[in-house]
Amino acid sequence: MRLATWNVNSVRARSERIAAWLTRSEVDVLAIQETKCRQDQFPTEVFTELGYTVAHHGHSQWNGVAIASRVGLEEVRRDFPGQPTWKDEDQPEARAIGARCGGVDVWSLYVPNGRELDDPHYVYKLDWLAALRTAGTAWLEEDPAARIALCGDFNVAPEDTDVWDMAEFEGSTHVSPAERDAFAALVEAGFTDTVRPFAPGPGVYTYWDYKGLAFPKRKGMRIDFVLASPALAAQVADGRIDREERKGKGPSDHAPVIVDLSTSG
DNA sequence: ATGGTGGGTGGCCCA
Repeated sequence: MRLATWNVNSVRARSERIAAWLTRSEVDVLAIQETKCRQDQFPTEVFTELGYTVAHHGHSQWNGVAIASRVGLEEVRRDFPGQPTWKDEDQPEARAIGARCGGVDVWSLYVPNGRELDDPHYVYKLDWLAALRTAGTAWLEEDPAARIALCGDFNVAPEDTDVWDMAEFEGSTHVSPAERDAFAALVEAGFTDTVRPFAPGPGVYTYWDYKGLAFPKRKGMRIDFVLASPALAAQVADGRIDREERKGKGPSDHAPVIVDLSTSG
C-alpha cells in the first residue's frame, strides 16, 4: 500500500495538479491539508472520477483536511479526542480527520502555524501538539498493535538540518526548543518519522516559501511527516519526498511525502 | 522593477 501526505494550499486552486499527481504517483491513500474550503465547496468529483473515496472536514476558507483512499475509507472521525479549540470553544478548527483505510488508521493533520514566539497562536500550537500526543498515547495503550499513521503538516522542523540556515531562524517559530520537544514527545510516544531514514538531510525539505525564489535557491524546510506507530513502522519499505511536484506552473508550496508499506503482515 | 508570492475574501487575513 502506498500512503502519502500533502499540504495542497487550496484543493480548488490545485485540483488539476492533484488529479494529475494522483494519476501518475499511484498512491492508494492521500492525506490532504489546507483544503481551504467548506464542505459544500469541496471538489469531490475530482477524486471519485479517479476511483478514490474521499472524506473532507472544512468549516471555512481556513485550514481544512481530507483523506482520499482507493483501498477503503471507514470509521471517519472529524477532530481527535481532546483537540484544542481556538476562539470558538464549542468547535475545534478543521485541522484533523481520521479514517481506517486498508487496515491503517490514517490521520490527516494540520498543526497550527504558531506565527510568532510571543503570539497566542504559539501557545495554541504547543497545546495542540501536546493534546495529539495524549490522544496518540491513549490509542496505543488501547491497542499496542494498532497500525496508525499520523500524516500531515506539523509546522515543526525537528532538526537543525531541516532548515536551510539556522541563523535565519533565530527567534522564529518552527525551530524553537519547545516546538521540537513537543514533536519529540510524539516520537517518544511511539510515532516514528518513516521517511527520514530513506531521505536523510541535509538539504532535504518538504516546503519552500513562494517568496524570494526560495525553491530554486534551495531555501526550504522539512515540516511534513508521516509518523507511524510501531506495528505500522515495521511495514515501511520505502519513503520519499516528491520535490518534482514543487516545480512547474501553479504548484503548492509543499511537496507530497510518500511512504510504501509492505503488504505482508 | 518603490515591489517583492500566492491562497482565501471583499476593500484585508493567513501562511
